[in-house]
Amino acid sequence: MKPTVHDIARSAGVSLATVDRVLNARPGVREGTRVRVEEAIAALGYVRDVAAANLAKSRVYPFVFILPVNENPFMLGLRREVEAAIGRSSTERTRIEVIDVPALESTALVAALDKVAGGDAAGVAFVAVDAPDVRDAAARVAAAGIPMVTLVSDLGQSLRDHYAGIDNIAAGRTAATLMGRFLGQRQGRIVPLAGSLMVRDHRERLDGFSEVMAQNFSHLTLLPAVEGRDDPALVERLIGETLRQHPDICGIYSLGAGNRGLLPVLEQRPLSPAPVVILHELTEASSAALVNGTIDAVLNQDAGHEVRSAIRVLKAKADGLPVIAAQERIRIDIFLKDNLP
Amino acid sequence: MKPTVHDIARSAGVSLATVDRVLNARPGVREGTRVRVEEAIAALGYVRDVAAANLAKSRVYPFVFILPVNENPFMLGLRREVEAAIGRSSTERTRIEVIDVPALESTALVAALDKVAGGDAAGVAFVAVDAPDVRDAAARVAAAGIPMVTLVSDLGQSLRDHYAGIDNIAAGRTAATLMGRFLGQRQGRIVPLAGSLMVRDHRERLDGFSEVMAQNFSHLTLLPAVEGRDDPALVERLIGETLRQHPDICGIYSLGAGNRGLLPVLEQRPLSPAPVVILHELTEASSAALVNGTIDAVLNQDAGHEVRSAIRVLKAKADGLPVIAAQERIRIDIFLKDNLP
DNA sequence: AAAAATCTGATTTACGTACCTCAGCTTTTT
DNA sequence: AAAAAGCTGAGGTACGTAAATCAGATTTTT
Repeated sequence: MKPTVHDIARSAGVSLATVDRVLNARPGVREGTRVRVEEAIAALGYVRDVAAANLAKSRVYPFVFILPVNENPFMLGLRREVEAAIGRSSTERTRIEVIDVPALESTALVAALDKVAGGDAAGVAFVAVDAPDVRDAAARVAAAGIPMVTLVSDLGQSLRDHYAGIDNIAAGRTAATLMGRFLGQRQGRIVPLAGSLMVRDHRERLDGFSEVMAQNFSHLTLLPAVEGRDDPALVERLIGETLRQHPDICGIYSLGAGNRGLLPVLEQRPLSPAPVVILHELTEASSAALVNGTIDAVLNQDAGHEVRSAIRVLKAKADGLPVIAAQERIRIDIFLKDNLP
Repeated sequence: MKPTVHDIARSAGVSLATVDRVLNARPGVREGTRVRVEEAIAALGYVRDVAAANLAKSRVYPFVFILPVNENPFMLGLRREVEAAIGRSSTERTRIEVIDVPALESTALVAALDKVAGGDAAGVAFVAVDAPDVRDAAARVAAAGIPMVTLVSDLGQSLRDHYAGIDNIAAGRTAATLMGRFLGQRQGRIVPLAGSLMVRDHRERLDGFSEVMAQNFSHLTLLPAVEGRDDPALVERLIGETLRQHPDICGIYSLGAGNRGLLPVLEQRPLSPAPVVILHELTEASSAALVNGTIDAVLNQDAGHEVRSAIRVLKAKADGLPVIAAQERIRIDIFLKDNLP
């Protein structure tokens, strides 16, 4: 039978009230008594019944999600998943507030973080912009004792409690290996298509990609990254130009959210021989392109997993509980036309 | 504010006891009253607070896991994950009993299922052997109203409530596409290495693999599967023979648990040119082989996810609650040397 | 040594649900 | 019309924890 507070009280020879004071770090317990109670807790292997405690406290976890306003499919999907989590609020005892901030911009994000730091949130999740002022704001949130996880894009270590996103360097390396292996003996140029290299996740993907390309596939030439700002029209123009300029392009790695600009170009003016194309983010469009052979592989991160993981981790941190690390690792999903969900 | 039983009682103009009778399908409520209460429940959007209910019931979920006795790394890992779940029993309100049965054999499994059908378990998870007598036993478990999920290897649809495992046909197809793409222009023979084609998951992987090979890579010749019974010594002998017999082997797909026999052969007598090797199951050995280049890709299913998912689903079924389908989909993990965990 | 401050114990209520008993009512059966 | 059966309400206790109040004990300060 699981020990309860009553067992501890009996075992330590104190009253329930004293056990409660020790457990919840309330004042009014002499040092010696506190030690006795703590020993009893350790000896009996007591663990608080979180469900009962939450019931007694009528606890809800007030969480804040700070999301960039961004109409690309991935961010829209992320937002949808946060909304789905809001829909589960009553059963999960959460109250989730969403703060919208302009994308790729730090001042609004800093303001939002400072609002959180001054508020009563039990935790905050945000898509980080990796800038010094954001790091400072994060430090203030941490100083306020509010658990904090970064979502999708990370912030230089140690400030946040957890990162709910993929390892983007590994993703870039994986894309490079797939690209190189799929190309086999073929020679030519590879063009990476990014949104903006100011964003940490894009930069890391490109770094990983470039590194493996240089190291293992030096017969292929890596062009400088095309920065399409995730803007379909701009991407379409830039990629069109690049393809005209370099007729020997044999590989395209779209590491951002520029697929809506890229896919039409590939479908309307197919190159021959077809280049190997590897994309990030599984959407209806990229899924269809996989099936019809326009593209060769899609790397993906599951926004639903990220949101659910962020909430689980925030809850655990708020309660001072450990997390199952393996469960919270966000994996890089690799999709070929054969293993689409 | 979330509505409670008190709100329903007030709204329906009945007492708490009657609400309780309706909610828990206890007798003693007139049809008309029952309808009134149900309407109030629907109108207020009441959902039972599972945590409070479990507290009141002092509920524990008695689950049974039926696991094959099998010393291969994947099954050992699966067992470890079940034990980890047992370690979390007190916080998760579960009581997990493990029943060991001989691998690949149905009579003991049938006996175990019948024991479950006659017992008081709130759910059962088992690694299915796809045989008629197992299906019959599963039907008896279902008839006893006990939620049931298959783990790792499935049983012909409709009998179980859920399957916590990967789509093995898709896994085979994925392996084939990777193999074909990695080989590029190379010609030669491909040898599949299975444990036993009597097991549904192995059979399905081979089916998916063969199909894509025939369809998209007809310049490659697929040899009949070597059945190594997941026995290292046997695998080593059979694979050695096959490689000697066919010097033009350019691809190996190990779809079972025969890696402990296969890897030593590849490492001690490297072929030249090196064949493309794709394995199932990420272990220390396969991970090391990926890093040193002996093999090219590993397909994996995460045993921890499968066990946790099985428990979540069993709990939900026991409580008559919906599951988040996307959360419970077990994904095929593809590992290259670049995205190892 | 008295007063004040601090510590501790006992007890109670609450959270939302389950489940039990008992009394009183209504309907059905004889 | 009386007896039996079925339905409903009222009220209680319980689950494990939180949190509050109050009284009594101990220590510290004056």
